[in-house]
Amino acid sequence: MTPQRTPKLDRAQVVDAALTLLNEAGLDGLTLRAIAARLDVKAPALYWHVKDKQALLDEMATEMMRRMTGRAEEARRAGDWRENYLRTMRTLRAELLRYRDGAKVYSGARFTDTGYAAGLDASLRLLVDAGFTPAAAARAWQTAYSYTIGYVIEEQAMGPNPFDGDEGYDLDARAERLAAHPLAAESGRVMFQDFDEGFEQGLAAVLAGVEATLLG
Amino acid sequence: MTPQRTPKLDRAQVVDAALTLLNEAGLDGLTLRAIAARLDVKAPALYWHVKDKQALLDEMATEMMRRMTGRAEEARRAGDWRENYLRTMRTLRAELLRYRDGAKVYSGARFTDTGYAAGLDASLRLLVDAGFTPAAAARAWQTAYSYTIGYVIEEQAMGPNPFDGDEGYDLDARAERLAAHPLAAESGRVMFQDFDEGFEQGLAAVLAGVEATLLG
DNA sequence: GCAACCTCCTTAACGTTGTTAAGTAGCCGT
DNA sequence: ACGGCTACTTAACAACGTTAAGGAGGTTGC
Repeated sequence: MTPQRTPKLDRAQVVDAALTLLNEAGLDGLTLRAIAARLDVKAPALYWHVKDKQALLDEMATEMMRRMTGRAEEARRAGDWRENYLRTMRTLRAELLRYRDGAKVYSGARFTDTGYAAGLDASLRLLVDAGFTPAAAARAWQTAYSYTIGYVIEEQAMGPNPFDGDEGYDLDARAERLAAHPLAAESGRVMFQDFDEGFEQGLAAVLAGVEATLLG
Repeated sequence: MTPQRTPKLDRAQVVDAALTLLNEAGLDGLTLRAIAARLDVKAPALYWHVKDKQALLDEMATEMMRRMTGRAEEARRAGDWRENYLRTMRTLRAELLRYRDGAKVYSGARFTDTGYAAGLDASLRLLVDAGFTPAAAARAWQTAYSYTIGYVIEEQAMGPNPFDGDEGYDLDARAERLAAHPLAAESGRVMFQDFDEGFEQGLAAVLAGVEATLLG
């Protein structure tokens, strides 16, 4: 089938197929054999294009990063460092949410190229121009970055899964189990229900705190 | 060897052996056969005490949480919500750092009991007593929690590994690669070098921001 | 124009993993 | 003494990542 005329496979196609499969099958279903099948190829063929599975995961994370910085570029026209800071983190979250287990794949990997550097540099420059020292700018960026990664990891672990039908954690059952601790019980509904709003409130807090404690 | 007289294995011993092995072999080396060997038992025996590997991982995360809330209890005598907030997150980080890949194991799991609820409830009560609404208290807690999880995941992925000899990311090499983007290059030294100080600065920012934006 | 060569894939296989099925030694109540 | 529960063993399975060996097809050297 599809007796292709010398059009060969390349690394980008492998990574793309892997990202597509990630959404359909999740991290558990992301096997080399399944990726290969999607490309009409047998599993060992992938080793011609990729050193091993970890390298493929690194490549997937790098591709996610590239798509993210592409979108962030547009957002940077905002000029104001606050707008840029918020938008960059929103874009990061949105990109991680585009893939099932996206935050897990992303956070476990090391980038294979330096495509992120230009965007990072531009973001940091906005902070420095606003009065942050270079070190404080790095801390400010790292703080929101850590918050966003942690938030999305929790969100993807506990929230409803948009890719299959998983409705997520049963909040009523949780509230019942914790009946003896009313504040803890109620907190579940706040934390696990409206993830968009939760992210925004936390991000706003991080921004305000960074401004108050790290800006000269 | 060790022909033990009816002293049987129980779930707690399995979890304990798994946590010990996690530090020696990492998440990759955490196999059921290796855990079983450490208990002088064959792998299928573990299935008598634990449903499957995911349940074991959940149990490990729950045990980490229990040890954490044990230590946090003492810290809560501080009375002041700010002190408690900071101490709880420091304790969370310290506990995650006690295990190799601790943050990954922890963040991927769902707790198997509600032992955390009392401590969570007490922490939230301090916030509510200080003027937070219950919902704002939950958000304040969630924000620092997400930050801490995200920070430690990054820290354990990139930092020097205290369990084996891994010196971590080569910062000079990174700086060289990013020479065209000086702020980005310099930021690596800030973000990946003194993790204790980085955590404290970010946490201080989160606290300040939460106070400014979420407290009535 | 034929042989050597490189590229990119296949078939076959290995060791390891999580997991299940089936059997078995010791204890317990009757 | 005996059936039954508890807690394990041995054996085996399918699936995984990965390696080794080989082969089809185009390109190059002479």
